[in-house]
Amino acid sequence: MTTHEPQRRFDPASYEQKWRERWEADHLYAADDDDTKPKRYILTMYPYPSGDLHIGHWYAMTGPDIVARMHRMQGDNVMFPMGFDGFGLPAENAAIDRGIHPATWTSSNIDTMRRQMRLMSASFDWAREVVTCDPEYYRWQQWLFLKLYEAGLAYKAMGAVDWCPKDKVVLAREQVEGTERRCWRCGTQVEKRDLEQWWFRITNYSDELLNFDGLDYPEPIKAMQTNWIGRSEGAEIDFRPEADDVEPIRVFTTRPDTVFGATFMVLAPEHPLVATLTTDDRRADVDQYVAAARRETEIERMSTEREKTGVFIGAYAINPMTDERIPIWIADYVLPGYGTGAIMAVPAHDERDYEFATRFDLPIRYVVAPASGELPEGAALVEHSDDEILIDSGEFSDMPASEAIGAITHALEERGQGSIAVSYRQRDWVAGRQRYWGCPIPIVYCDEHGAQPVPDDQLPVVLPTDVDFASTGVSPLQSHAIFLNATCPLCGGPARRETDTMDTFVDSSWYFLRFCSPHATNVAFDRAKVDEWMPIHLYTGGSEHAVMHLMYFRFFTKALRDLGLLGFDEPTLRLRNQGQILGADRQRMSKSRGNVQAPDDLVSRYGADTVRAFLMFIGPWDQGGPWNPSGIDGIHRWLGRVWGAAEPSQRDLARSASRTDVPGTSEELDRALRRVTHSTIAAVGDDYADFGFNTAIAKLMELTNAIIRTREAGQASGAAYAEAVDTLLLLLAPVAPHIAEELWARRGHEYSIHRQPWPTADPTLAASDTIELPVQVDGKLRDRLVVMVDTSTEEIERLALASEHVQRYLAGRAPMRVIQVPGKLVNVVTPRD
RNA sequence: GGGCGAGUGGCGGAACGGCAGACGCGCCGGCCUUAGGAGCCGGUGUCGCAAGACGUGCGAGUUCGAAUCUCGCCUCGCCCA
Repeated sequence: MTTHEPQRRFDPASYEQKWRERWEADHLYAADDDDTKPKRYILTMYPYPSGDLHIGHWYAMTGPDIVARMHRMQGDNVMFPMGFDGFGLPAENAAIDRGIHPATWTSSNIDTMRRQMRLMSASFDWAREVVTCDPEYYRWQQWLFLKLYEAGLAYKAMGAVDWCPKDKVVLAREQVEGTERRCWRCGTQVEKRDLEQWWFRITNYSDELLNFDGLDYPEPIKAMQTNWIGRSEGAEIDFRPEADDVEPIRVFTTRPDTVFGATFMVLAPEHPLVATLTTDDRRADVDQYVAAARRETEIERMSTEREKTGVFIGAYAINPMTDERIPIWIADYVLPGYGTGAIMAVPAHDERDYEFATRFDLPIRYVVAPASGELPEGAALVEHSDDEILIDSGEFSDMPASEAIGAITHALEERGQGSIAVSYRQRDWVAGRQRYWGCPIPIVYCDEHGAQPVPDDQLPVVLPTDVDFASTGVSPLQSHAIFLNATCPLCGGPARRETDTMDTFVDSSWYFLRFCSPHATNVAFDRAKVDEWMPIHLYTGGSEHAVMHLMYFRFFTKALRDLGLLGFDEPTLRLRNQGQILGADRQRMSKSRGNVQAPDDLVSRYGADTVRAFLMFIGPWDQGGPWNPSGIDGIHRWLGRVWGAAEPSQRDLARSASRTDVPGTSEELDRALRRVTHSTIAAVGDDYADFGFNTAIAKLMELTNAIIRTREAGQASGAAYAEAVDTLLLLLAPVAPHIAEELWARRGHEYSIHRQPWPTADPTLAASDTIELPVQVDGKLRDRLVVMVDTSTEEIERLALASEHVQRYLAGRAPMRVIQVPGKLVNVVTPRD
């Protein structure tokens, strides 16, 4: 013993920091573009720099980190980059509330979060860090915007948009949440406004976005995107007004087969034909109703709870199939932005139309019936059956409804009054935001030449830093004379600069491309490198982005492909969503609720490894759950036992020598340990790859227990023991990188464990030579047999029937049959009484 | 109202249609310790002294066998109206 004897106690604080610094100095996790190993791009959604990294971030990021680390050990060239979603409203609000400049606020938050992330020891390649509010980044975003603009995929137009009165900003439809229609960031109820806005033509891609072939996405995400896009097939039908010289009223319907039942029409009060069609005697009522409807919110109008309202406008249209004149009404339940803003009302087969018809005493005509002929009384028939047929529909009567859809659409087409049509719920993406802290839209307005793109050589349009934040919430860009003052690229005359900035979801729509060549100065991304790395092999993040980021980044990829900038169709082939870690109060963690759990205290008490492993152990990764730190001691104790397995203390060894109760010869004990070792290798690798971190850790615990049991039986010196400990450390390395590295070094192995090859399982060693077979009688467990694996089924049946427990239940009868599942069980079936 | 998902010990959770409750927490008993929010050993679904019986939200069904598959219902969560 010398005074230099190393610390043998399990004390994470004594080595975690040391290894973090060494790994960083060695660039252990750098992805080398020129490395010839198979490239694997693993990405987790970069965070918004809110200023603190909470336990939820650790939870979200540790999962993909484990997978990245395993793939690195398995011989892949892994790129696992990280960056920051630097633009956004909270920075601007901090500026307004506290007088801190958004740039200062953001960069100091990024510093804090970067430090906190390093504590976590996720294997990020920090050399590739991207920060979206850096002009080096948004310069290329402006360039991409202009490419989309030239291609007509970004455009400016009037439109009814959702406006958040608190943030004083427009929102995309996707960013308005719930029935209450609240702003996704601040929760304020939004308003509808007609404004001239920048849009992205995402609806050009609606059909393609519905195609998930070859994509390994969670089913709920596919369902949410599919529902959001809301494709419905049907027909557009033109109804001619009775009045001359008025254009036809076009409606969209998914049920053109019910046109014989259209007994009136309803237009949205905002419909452009309302003014022309209204007769003089009805004008006063109509004007009054239109004005009232305008004051209502969309949610009020769509409510199915309240009684239907509406007014007759005095005009009639002709039903193109029955040639009957049917009255035209306006009602607020028909929305101007949905379909064509007008409907053919078929009260017999639509609940809202039925309600309206009963209220205003309009005719109800059933035109579809089940084959049984039963029609409801006092209700609309909307239930569908496979055998429903048309009734009271002229030449189409008795035709199956499914057939009539096509036939009637065709008949309308021949009259020039209809055609097959597809309608989508999805709207274009509102791209501009009336706020300062975002990427400026690179457009100037010339009195002479209108909107003009800023030429390439003038990019980036840099956000000015010398701005005054008014408490009114109006963007300071609107009063910044130097910024506003621009030159028309066409005529050189004076022009005014666009003051809208881009939605921050634009920033995250291409950041994954930038990671492939993060420092490129002359291109947005290096095509050759993108082709090598993309698509992302594994993307992880929260499912709350289902119809926002996760749809936008697919759209961008497809749009850039069509611009010739990319050679693939989808940003990622595989997506996984982590569950949410809720506060102890089962609410979402947020500063305002005061339920945020910071990992820092836990890390200083237990070390980063324990916190990582604990988070991965609490349950299935995609499930999440309320934060409850009870149980973390169990993980800490386990890592302590791992330590004891590799670095046994004098006390451990003394106890081992005294144990005599563990049975078996030393060969048998060695074989048993190797069996556990090799079956664990196979199981843990599969679990990690499949995001089964909780079960992987459980198996590592079992291996640890097996190792300690073996040592206590006095078998700590053999090759099987050393193999088991080394394997445990290698399998543990992705979850608990520090302790694995420390013990690896103490065992005299080569640095770094994170560069060692992943262990391979030997199936012959993993296999057992005996098995325990449960024996059931009529499906109920009655006995167990221990037999050699190669025992014949005849022998097993003989042994099972010989069992006294089985005999008792057979009660002297002969078994009716005996079912054997090889290697699994025996079931003796008794005769039925 | 529609769509999707989930319901298993005191708790977190395991379980290709085949031994329900792996692994851990907590708890109980013991050992060790000046001490312990440390360590170690044993026990722990429920009822029962036991043999055993009963047990995966409720009710049916399929099957030799169901936590797992099917149908109906209840509760909770998410998304959409």
